Amino acid sequence: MIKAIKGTKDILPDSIGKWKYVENIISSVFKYYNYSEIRTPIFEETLLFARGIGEATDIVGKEMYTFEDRSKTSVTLKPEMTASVVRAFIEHSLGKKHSLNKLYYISPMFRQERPQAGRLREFHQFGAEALGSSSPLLDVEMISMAYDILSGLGLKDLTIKINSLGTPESRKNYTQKLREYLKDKKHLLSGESKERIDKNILRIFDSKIDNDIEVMKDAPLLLDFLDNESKDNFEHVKSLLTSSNIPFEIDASLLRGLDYYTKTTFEIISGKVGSQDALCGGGRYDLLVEQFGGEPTPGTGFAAGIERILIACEKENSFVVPESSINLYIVCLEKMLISKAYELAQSIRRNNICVEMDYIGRSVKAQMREANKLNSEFVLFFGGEEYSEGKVQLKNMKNGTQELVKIENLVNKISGD
RNA sequence: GUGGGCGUAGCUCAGUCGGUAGAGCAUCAGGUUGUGGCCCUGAGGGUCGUGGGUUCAAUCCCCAUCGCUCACCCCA
Repeated sequence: MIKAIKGTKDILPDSIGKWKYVENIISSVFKYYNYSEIRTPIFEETLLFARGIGEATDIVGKEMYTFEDRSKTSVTLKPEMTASVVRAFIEHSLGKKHSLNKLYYISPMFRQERPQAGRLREFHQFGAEALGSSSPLLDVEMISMAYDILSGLGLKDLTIKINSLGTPESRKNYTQKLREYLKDKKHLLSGESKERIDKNILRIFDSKIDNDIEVMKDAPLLLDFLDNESKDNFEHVKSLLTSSNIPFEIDASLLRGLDYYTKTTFEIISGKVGSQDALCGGGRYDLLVEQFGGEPTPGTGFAAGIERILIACEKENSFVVPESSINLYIVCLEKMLISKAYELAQSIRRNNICVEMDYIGRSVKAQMREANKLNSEFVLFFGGEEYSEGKVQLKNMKNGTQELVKIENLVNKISGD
């Protein structure tokens, strides 16, 4: 039997309701903030992600779905969206059309990692990018939109963490200081942390090993080494969040794993979804556009994982999808009449009325049970003497009442007189 | 890439201290002639993940393999 590829999931009719529910909230929140939707291809030239996300990152180093197409071009299924949006922004000169571009997306993404709870190889993200302003208003807007969507879905167990990574120069400055600090303490660190000194020194702050935590307790902090611009941005973001009543925590160990981030970054985690607890992450990327050869354009954005959010919603029982229903079920009383019943169904459907009937010759009882299961508003009994007189019995399933209706009056009756 | 758990009907699971299997839900048919939701009756549906080994005999023991799952890493 051929099965879906590891780490991919079918979204079956049972669960499509909650996906639509979530997607509706997402796009309505973006609409209130006046973000426009953008869709980009599912795959791009590999170079785009390699350069944008960073050669040394895990995503580029070991997680991308990369292959050569028939013309020997290396292409990659998108592992995230920011690089693609920036590419489209430059390619279509969006910066010339509007000085500020506020964009959002909902799209599948692909990363070849080992699947686990809240982590798939094909997963769905929504997110936003604002290109053309370095204003902290937009950093706050990102956090605010993400928070509005998550709370709009009824989630309560959320923590917003913010940090600032500064500019590349201030970060470089800082890591130098950190390296000096660790020079004579190296022997106290765990093996893993030792390796990180060269690989990704900031990650040592993430260690859960007691000795490492002890060593890092007195280490210099990046936040104390920020350049003035980054510091201003961060301070402004904090005060705007406070005045917008958005609760947040400062987390100096919050590091985003993509190279393009500068200044303020943030993450929203859920206490309900297991070890992959980041529902959403984002931050500012003021240098990415020019890095790709565009006019220098500051940007900020975020992305959130829909599957993780759905896990959180289920754990918190945070919303109930309204039951689906139909307007009319046609119960066919005589098998001979099934084609006539179908013609009637068709003509009623063309009046924007949702009609279902039995296609497989089930008993009347079974048809009634089906009508009930579908939450049909009305049931029409098709056949018998009434039919030969051009009438049918129409039953209201809510209150059980039934009346004889002329076939030509059905549409009016059903659409509520 | 590394480690743990699991793999029995469509779904959720039970079970056999080794003698080829069951429940609930779902599906279908019925509970008097053309009528639902509750309830009742019945039916269909499984080579017990796959391959090999031990044994008179394995779904249950052993080995391998595949798949799923959780965790590390990292990320949404």
